[in-house]
Amino acid sequence: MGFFFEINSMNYWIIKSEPNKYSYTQLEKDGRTFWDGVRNYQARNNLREMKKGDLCCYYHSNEGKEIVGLAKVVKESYQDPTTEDKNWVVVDVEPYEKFKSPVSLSKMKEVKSLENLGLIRNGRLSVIKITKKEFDVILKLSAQE
DNA sequence: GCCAACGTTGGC
DNA sequence: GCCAACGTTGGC
Repeated sequence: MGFFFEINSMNYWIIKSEPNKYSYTQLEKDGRTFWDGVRNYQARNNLREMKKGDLCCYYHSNEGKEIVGLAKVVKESYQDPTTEDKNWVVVDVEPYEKFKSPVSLSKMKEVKSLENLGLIRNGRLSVIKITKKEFDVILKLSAQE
């Protein structure tokens, strides 16, 4: 029964990183990392809401401007170890799946069903909640050439 | 490098 | 509690 609860409570996210700071390739090399450096309350609240097993679209900002793959939340939020400030938290993520074809921002802007995507509506937020529908559309795009 | 969009800070 | 000033992010 808990099984169904897990499925229903699952959330989907977009997390952003500049590839020259921490790329998806680096995450694959490391095998696991804590998602630090979030200093925005809205993004922080999203981090707190993340549950183990949630999937995150990994977006490369500035360079690439595309979602390159998926990461999985493997540990829920805890104090950001890089600061004493109790306001900030991290989660642990692992690489989950690298996309065959990355999904570019320009592509997503073209897609009608993604017009309300948080990434497009508020480009500055670094941790974005998305719907299952949006997630599915992105996955579909990643399977295309 | 520019600038729009947004968040934060601090004076009143 | 308002709002001007400032800082940051990130697309272009």
